[in-house]
Amino acid sequence: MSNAPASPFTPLRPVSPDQVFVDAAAAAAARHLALAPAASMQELARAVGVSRATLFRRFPSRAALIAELCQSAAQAYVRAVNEAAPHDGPPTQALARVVEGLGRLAPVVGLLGLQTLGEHLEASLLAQTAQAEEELRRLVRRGQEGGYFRVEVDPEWFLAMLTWLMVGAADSVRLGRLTANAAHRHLSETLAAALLRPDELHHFTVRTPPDSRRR
Amino acid sequence: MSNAPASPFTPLRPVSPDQVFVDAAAAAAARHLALAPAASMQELARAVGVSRATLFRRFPSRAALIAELCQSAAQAYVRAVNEAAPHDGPPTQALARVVEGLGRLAPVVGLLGLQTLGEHLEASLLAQTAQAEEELRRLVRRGQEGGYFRVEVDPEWFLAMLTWLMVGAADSVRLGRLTANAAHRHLSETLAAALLRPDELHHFTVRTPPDSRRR
DNA sequence: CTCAAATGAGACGGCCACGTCTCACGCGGA
DNA sequence: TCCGCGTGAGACGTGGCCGTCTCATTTGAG
Repeated sequence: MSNAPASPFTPLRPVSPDQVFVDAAAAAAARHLALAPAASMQELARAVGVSRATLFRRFPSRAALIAELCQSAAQAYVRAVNEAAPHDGPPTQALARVVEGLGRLAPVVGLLGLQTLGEHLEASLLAQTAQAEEELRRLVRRGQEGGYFRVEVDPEWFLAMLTWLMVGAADSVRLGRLTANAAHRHLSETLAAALLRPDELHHFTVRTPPDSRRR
Repeated sequence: MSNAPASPFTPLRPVSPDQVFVDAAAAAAARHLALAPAASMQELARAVGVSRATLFRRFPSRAALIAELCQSAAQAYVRAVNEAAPHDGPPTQALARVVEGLGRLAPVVGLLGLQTLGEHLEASLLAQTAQAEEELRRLVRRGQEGGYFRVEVDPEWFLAMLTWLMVGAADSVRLGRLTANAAHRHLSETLAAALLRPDELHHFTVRTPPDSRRR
């Protein structure tokens, strides 16, 4: 099983599917399942480029397949949040790191979050994602108490924005309505505009890809 | 088949399901289908409070059921956009009307948009939704050219935000993480913050429900 | 009360996907 | 060359859901 079949250099450097899923097969299945949530094993097999029998050899059952993909996605989410270290440093920069990290994840995980998901996670991993979410809520409160973030934004709403705008960004890219770079930039700027107090906006910077500067 | 089983006065006055769906049965089916996209007819029937046979008498087939719900949701969407008259008056106020109207729709339509949807719409209705989207894009461009909206926001991204934040708002309410009022207010303010130039923000007002004033 | 229409309960056939199994083929190493 | 391993193709049983049908019961209007 080869590595990423074609991974040209993308200026935005989204995480490659292989950094999220253990397998090229898992990655392909996830990609197809994201845009066809009710796909049959037959269909998934074709998407992976393998026969149905081999797909069953790799994943004992359809439920196992879904479960593994959800596991991988959740692990990647937790890892991204932890690596962003939302509790460290100035809230504005911490926010930028979080958005950057999760934004890179969006194209890969994206619509997968729409699967039932929660039901398929081990308890331990579920606890880890809950803890990651709690860390993000704490970041919001920390920024508010420090006077950086708008106090009227409920941390819960921040989580909702983060989740669904990631989905929206991934979906826009999939439909060809936005480029990956544009989607990522818009995601970042929208979250910044929603959360930051207006006078803090100019302190918010993300690593913007070189080819898509403002306008 | 009674009317809305219990429709207490809600301060936010979201549109009642009966303003969107032709039936109480359709409304109940839509509600259940939104959070269980793969629900069986048996399950749907229980959600509607009717036997499976009766459900089949009301909807000739499962596909017909899905199609009707999508039709209704799309019609409500088109109607809401038209009533908001995005082409009239100052862009900032037009935006407020759009967000207000669609925000009221979110709890009802909400997750239904996640269904395959597009495949189940008649061509004429599909054209109407496309036209509604085009009107919204025009509103964005109009606001940008008039100096009200931030020029770096792609109209396409505005549509994505609108769609997915509506879904996120509906989902947050469903999970009990936000009240309907809070979700609606956050939706409005996030879209305003994302789209309006900072110096225009104070001109943006939505009809805020009386019980949830700022903080 | 009477009767017609609607409903619930359940059976039935058909279909499709799942999951298991067998077998033939190809490929690589000894 | 021979052998072992993985794969593809396909058959097969099973189960669930769909859609249709029948029939007993209920509901509501006159």
